[in-house]
Amino acid sequence: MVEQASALLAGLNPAQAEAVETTEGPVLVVAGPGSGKTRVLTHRIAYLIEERNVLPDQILAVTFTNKAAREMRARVDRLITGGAATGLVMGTFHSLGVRFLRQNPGAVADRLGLLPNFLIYDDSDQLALVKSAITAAGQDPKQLAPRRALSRISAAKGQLLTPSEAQAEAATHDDEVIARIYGRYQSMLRKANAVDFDDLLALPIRLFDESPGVLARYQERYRYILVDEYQDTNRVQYVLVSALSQKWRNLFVVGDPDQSIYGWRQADIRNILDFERDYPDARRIDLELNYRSTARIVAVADRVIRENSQRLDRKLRTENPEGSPVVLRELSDQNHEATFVVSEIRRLMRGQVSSGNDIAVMYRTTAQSRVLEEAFRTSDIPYRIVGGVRFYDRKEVKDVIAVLRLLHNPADDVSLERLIENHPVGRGIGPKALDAVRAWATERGVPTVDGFVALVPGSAPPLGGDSGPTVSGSARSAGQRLGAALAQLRESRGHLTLAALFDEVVERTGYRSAFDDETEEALQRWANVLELRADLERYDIVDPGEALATYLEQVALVSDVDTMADDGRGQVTLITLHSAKGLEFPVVFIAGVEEGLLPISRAVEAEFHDPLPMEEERRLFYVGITRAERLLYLTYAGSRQVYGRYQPGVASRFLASIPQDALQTLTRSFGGRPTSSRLADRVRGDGGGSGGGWSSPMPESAPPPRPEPLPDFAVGQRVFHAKFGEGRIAEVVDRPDDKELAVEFPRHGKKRLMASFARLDIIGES
DNA sequence: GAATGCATGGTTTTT
DNA sequence: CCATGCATTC
Repeated sequence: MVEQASALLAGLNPAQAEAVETTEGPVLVVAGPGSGKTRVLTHRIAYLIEERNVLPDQILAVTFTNKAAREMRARVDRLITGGAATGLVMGTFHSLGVRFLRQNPGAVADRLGLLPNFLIYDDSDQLALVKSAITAAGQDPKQLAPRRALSRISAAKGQLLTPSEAQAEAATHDDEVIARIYGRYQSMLRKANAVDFDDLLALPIRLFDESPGVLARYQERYRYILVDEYQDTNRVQYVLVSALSQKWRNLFVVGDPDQSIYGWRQADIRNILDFERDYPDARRIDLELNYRSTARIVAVADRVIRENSQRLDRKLRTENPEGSPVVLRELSDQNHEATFVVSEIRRLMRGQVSSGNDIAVMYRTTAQSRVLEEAFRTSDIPYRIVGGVRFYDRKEVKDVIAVLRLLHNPADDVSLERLIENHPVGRGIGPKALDAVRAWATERGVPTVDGFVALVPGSAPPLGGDSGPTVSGSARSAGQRLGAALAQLRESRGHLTLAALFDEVVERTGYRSAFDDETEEALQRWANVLELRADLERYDIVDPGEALATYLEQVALVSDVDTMADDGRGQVTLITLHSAKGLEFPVVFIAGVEEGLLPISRAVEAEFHDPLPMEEERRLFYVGITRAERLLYLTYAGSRQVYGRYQPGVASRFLASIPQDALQTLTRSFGGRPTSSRLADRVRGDGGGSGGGWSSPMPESAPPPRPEPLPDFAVGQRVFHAKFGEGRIAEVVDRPDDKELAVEFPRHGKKRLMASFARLDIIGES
């Protein structure tokens, strides 16, 4: 009897279908860029549910960003009959870690000493804490950079070392000092009832060790586990996944060693390279056929990555048309580079590229975004920046959130200090007064805030009968003012919506009045604060008892890519190469392809004793190249401002791997004397896209390449579009090399789309 | 204890 | 260049 092929396998190539159908046992999918791995993941989940009768809540899928999780869930929902896959657990490792901790409040309190209202400390909180830890350990924060200490601590946590284990393993005096600071840091963190990002991964493992019953429950439940971007997992994530999948062993990991770019975050490429050794019965499936990019782009990417020694030998393939050459352009400095990018984008948008959504500008360091943004701001092209300063990282926003955090978790001393330093209500309270109150509170085992509350006349002392901390004169009245404000806010917390609580906070802490002078700048900053209020309003629908907790968790875990909102105006995306992983755009610019930038100077310096950072830089370049579907531009500047000084720029060594015949080189100096014409260029000013005597970078006659073999679209089919959602094909018109479709979308009306560009998924007939 | 002015040094990438 | 941190002064 021939088994009826599932509709979920239709349109998949044999390797993709195999990855979907091999549901039992460990599977490693080595997926090259653009090889349809998201498709495989979503179809596999849908296949498990539809064809193997697996309940959605028996499936666990781990993604790299929350955005990827959201999109994947939406796609799975579309693929399965009868609506949403409720109960399907999908998220990042970190959000999963929180979930495990939240779901077991009893064991977490007993075994890990964390109360249910624990907070997640972000980067700057951690930095503040580690700084105190350095001082507390008798070191000087100026001698030992807190940043460095933090990254060493993070590395230790990433190997699941406790402070005492780190102490035992210390080989040098330096290691020993760090281990001591780590110990201080960790106990301060626990005292603040807070966790850091590393804890979100390490604490669940400790929880599982201490309470095997808890682990057994999860092992029993998650029969099928899928992990995306497996090449970027670290040791702790590996242990977590191994533990969870032990019972059923249906572990499905997808990754590409050539796209491993988080080595600095302890990502361990061996997790993927050694998978077959860890699971000898594993099936390995290679997805090598690229559907995303033109043959030229694929060839360039392949040549660039082949130079690395730390990789599996494989060759990228595509059946796509050749496409246009990759454009390489030298500009005289970073300003001209930015102007070139903007004017070239304007030119493209007058012609074949209809929307800024189809274009991304990528760069190595966030600092580069400033000049680029400036050029976009003075143009009429809409843009958005992913990365840089997050909304929640703005000072004004953090100041207000600090108060909310303190109300949620009174033990949060980092937020208390922030409140005292930045809000008017904290004026008059200096280090001496704070120390006195903290000592008083510590003695009684209560949070420091309670010490301030205890200063208020008439407040019931929490313990014993004393009259609160001994603080003198002016500091005493200031402390009383703070204590009274906090006591009142605590009262309000329970029965107000978050937006109303916000109003109360900015009023009682005097924060609002700090913006009373009506300078342009004060108004702008106050506008940012109000933006936070609008954000809080969205939580008015959440149960008031839960709203604050939910909000604070969301603030801690959202990344920039997650909030990469599309405002419908067709914005060009400005993004770091790291954040761009997993994304794709018809047109990609990579700016600053220079020595010292890409590869970054640190990798150049390390090269002599450690070649790995340089190989990671190359992979980063590879990731950038492979984001492009149709057009790729590479630019570098002959001179670039660094710390306010101009420094000569030299074309990146990575460019030497690109075959000349794949390139359209629009530069005089590349290959010869790289920077000789620098000064002359600057004086002449070759900012404009068509100025300066350069030939047109892209012939208008270039045929639009087809990124993917077109499915057989037919009138009546139900299709899914990333932006417009579900729709029905009303008309199909044959075009050379393409099809023009008229699709009826319930919410957006009828749209005419080119099949090659719209990337529609067929989700059913009629 | 707070405001002002000067020095210093920092940029890799992020959940 | 800029942000942060420290010393000086009030």
